[in-house]
Amino acid sequence: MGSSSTRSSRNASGKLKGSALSQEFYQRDTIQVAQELLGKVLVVRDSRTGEPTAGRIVETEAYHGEDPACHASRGETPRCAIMFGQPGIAYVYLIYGMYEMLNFVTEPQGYPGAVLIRALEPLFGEEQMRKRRKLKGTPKSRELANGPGKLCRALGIRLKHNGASLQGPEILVLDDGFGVSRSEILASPRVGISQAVDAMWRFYLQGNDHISRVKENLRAKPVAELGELRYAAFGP
DNA sequence: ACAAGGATCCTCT
DNA sequence: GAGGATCCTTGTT
Repeated sequence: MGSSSTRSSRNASGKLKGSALSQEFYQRDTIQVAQELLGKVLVVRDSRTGEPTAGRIVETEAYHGEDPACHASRGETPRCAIMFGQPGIAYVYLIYGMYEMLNFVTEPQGYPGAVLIRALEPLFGEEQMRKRRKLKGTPKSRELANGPGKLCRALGIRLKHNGASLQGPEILVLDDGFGVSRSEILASPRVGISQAVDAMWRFYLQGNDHISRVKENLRAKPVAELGELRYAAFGP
């Protein structure tokens, strides 16, 4: 119980390795994918230099077509069109005029869904992340990517990444063998939304230092105690 | 063509 | 804990 915070997240060599998640991984129930993405490694290569930065995914949120908080719930628009297409693609949009949000498209083609990536534990390229974040003083590792806007800044994710593959070359999601058991995953309400505010569709690794610090943490429960977190959680 | 608002973050009190 | 930054997307004239 609660061992995830002390377990090493780095490969012994300090290099990035692992196998890319397949399109089939993403082509499933959004809530399932959101949970299983915890512990996976996100690598982004700089558009100009090719230099990689990477981090372990420690916090996600699920958004799907029957969910009023999902951009796609009121039909296809130019912004959210990518969510109706193939799974395994990045959906990137801008919020509050300043912050990019990175999502992974889920579900079979034609049914919209996406997982918002909310926090990362930096694994590679921390110095580059510090430069991009432009924070005062000497930010701690946990401050670099503990929020959805922050992690996009740290990794250099921009609107132009909308529609990019998650199997490279610019964006790559890896399974490096870091195991996450169901008992380590907490579920809570999602952050910053005004619809379906009670649905427990935010997921994070229990005890991890790199998650976002939000009031929703207080309402978190182990996923194992919640049973099926299906779309039925939310009525007509 | 325009107005309103948003799946956020930072700084300062 | 409050307020401002900042601009794209959307729905409406």
